[in-house]
Order: sequence, then structure tokens, then C-alpha cells
Amino acid sequence: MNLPPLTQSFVLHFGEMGSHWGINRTVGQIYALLYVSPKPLNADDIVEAIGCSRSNTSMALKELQAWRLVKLQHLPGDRREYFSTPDDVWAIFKTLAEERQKREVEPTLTMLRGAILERPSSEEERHAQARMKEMYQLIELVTKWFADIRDMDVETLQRLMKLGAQVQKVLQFTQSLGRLTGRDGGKEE
Amino acid sequence: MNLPPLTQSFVLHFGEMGSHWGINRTVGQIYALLYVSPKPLNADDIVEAIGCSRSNTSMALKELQAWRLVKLQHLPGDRREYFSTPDDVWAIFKTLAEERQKREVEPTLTMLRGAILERPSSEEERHAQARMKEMYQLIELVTKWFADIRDMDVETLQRLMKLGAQVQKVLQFTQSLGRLTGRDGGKEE
DNA sequence: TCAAACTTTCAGAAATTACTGAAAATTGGA
DNA sequence: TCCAATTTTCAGTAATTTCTGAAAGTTTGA
Repeated sequence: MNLPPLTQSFVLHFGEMGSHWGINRTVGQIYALLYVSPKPLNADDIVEAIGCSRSNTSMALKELQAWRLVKLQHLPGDRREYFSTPDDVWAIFKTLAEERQKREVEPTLTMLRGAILERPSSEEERHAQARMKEMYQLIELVTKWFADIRDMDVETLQRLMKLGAQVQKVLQFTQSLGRLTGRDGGKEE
Repeated sequence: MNLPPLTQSFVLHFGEMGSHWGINRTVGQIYALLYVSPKPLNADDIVEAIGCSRSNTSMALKELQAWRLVKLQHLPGDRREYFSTPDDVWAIFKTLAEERQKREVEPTLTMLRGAILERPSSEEERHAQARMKEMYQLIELVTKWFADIRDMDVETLQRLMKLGAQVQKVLQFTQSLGRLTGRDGGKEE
């Protein structure tokens, strides 16, 4: 690996972090490299920069594409494929959230939904099912909320985040308003 | 493994999911088992239920304790250690968020902070550094917001989540109120 | 202090995952 | 169509992670 020092430590860190994130070292490193690169890179540029094999690069790029974290483009007069990450960090963040939702949360929700519909065959099963239902409801609520948030435009989202915990006060305020006019702040179950 | 069918599929699912989550199969299975169990279990109960070795169970429990996802307790008149998960699913969720923050986000923030303070040695480094700064700011904002949310009481949190995207309208409303009184809804950078 | 009950450690085996190089497949232009 | 450039696949190897059983360690009560 032969990279300027800042880039190198960034790339290496993402390589290490990969394992906490369910992606392998090479995938993490390549993503980091593309993220900081001022221009799109082709597979050989990546091999040169990271120092892994050509085939490994190919696999890693395929995985990054499956995660929708890299864009593929062609440069005029060059047959090779060039890769880059989206410029907008918020867009990247949203993509990541969507993909993790799809890969990690959906399957669990499906399993839980199935389990909850079954007929418990004992007192123990009944308890287990009740616990699963609690988990299901929490995940579903958080998931829906995330989806709502994801779909906000970036300005609103930033405003909301900067507001932070103060949103509580706003909520309390609108609740009292709601009581006055006979309506409440949110939908009920 | 000899468990009632619902429990078994739940336990197996968590085992599989573990790998996406950076924990190993046994750890996932044991957590799932404890989560649905109506009473605390000791290490031998777990070995019996899951069908792994005693030592593996010991390691896995240690890891779950490091994640603060299981409670250790003693039953009167029994020397063995009994394990259970907290009852409150929201508390579990918060613990998980805190631990992941500490393990996955903090180290990245530290690395980014360091890189941003360095003097770039070329135009390419300057660009890389600017990208890292974008990432840093996004992560920091999201992190702070998460912390704010984590510290809300469950009722407020649930109300906020159920409100979902409608919070936008509330925000817009308070913003116009703010303009009238000469203040704005959130803190600025 | 000793013994029984229980837990942890650890070296090596087993399983899984990542990586490579060679070969096959695909693509675009002559 | 054919050739050269490029990408992908895949079988085998390397590296890493997980798991086990045996042994060592700890704790409690007699």
C-alpha cells in the first residue's frame, strides 16, 4: 500500500472496522479509498493503492455495488470501469440505513411475525411468544420512524437533529395545544 | 438442541443473524434463549438447551456481560450463577445503542478528529481531509442526536416515534412562531 | 484447611471466511 | 468475425475465528 499518510490511516481504519460491520477488510479499505479519492478509480488503480489481488478487488467492488455504496461510470475513450462514492454524505448515510434495514431487520421481523402467529403449545411457549411480540413491536416502531426520518429532506432532518432533546418541549407544547382543541399530537395504536 | 418449536426458531435465527451483527453464533443463540426464557438460567441449563460446550457457554456469557446485555444473579440456596436479560425492551435497545456507539463509532470519530487536525501535504490530501471532515460532522451530529434521544424517557420517545414524519409540521409551526418572537427553533453552528 | 461445586482459561482441532492466481467469459472496436 | 483489453469465476490455499476438552482456578461451607 502506497498512499499519502492521511489517506492511508483512513483506509486502514476502515479495513479494521469492517469486521465490526460485517464486511471484510478489503471491502472496507476500497470503500474508504473511493470515499476520499478526488476522482473515480478503476480496478487497477485500486489494486495499486491497496495492494490486494485483482480478483479480490473485483469481488469487493461487486459487494459494494450490492450495498449501493459505489457508483460505476465510464470515462470517454477508456473501456475500463471507474468507481466512485456518492458525493453527498447524507445520501450515503440513508443508503446504508436502507440496506441494513433490508438485510438485518427485515428477516428478523419476518421471523417474529411468523412466530407470533403460531399457537403456543405450553405455558413456556406462551411466555416466549409474548416476549417476541414485545420485540416485534419495538423494532416495528423504530423501523417506521427511521423510514419517516430517512424520507425527510436533508434541511428538515438537520434542523430536527440540531434541535435534539429540545424537541421534547415542542412536543409538550403541541400536546397542550392539542388538548385545548380536543386533538392529540400523534396517532394512537 | 431440544427446545419447543417457537423458541427453537427464535434461537436459531439469532444465531444466524449474529454474523451480520459482529457476534458469533453461540452468543446470539444464548442471548435469544435468555430473552425468551421465563426464568433465569444457569450455564448448564444453557448447555443443555443449546447443545454447545460448557466452556463455549462461559465465553459467550462473558461477552454478553461485556455488552451489558445479560444480568447475573444468584438464587437463594444455589451456588450457581443465573443469567437473564433485562425485562424492558426499551432498556435493552438503549444499551445496545450505547455499546455500539462506544465500540464502533467512537474509534472512528477519534481517527477522523486526528486526521482532520493534520496538515495536508498535497492537493489530494487536502481533498481527502475535506471529505473526512464531512463524514466527521455527519457522524457527530447523528451521534449527539442519538444520545439526546436515548436519554428521553420512554413515554416521550414513543410519542415522538409515533408522531413520525408529522414532526416536520410541528417543526415548521414552531419555526414560524420563532420568527414572530425573533428566535429560531434550534441552535446554530 | 479441605473438599466439593462451580467457573474460567487455554492449546489445539474444526469450521468458516478471505484471498490468490489461473483460466474462462465478456466487451468493444477493427 | 476476430482480437485485444478487461472483468469475472472458481478451485485451492491461507488466515482467521470459533469451539472443545482437559486442566487450572475460585469459592463456599463444613
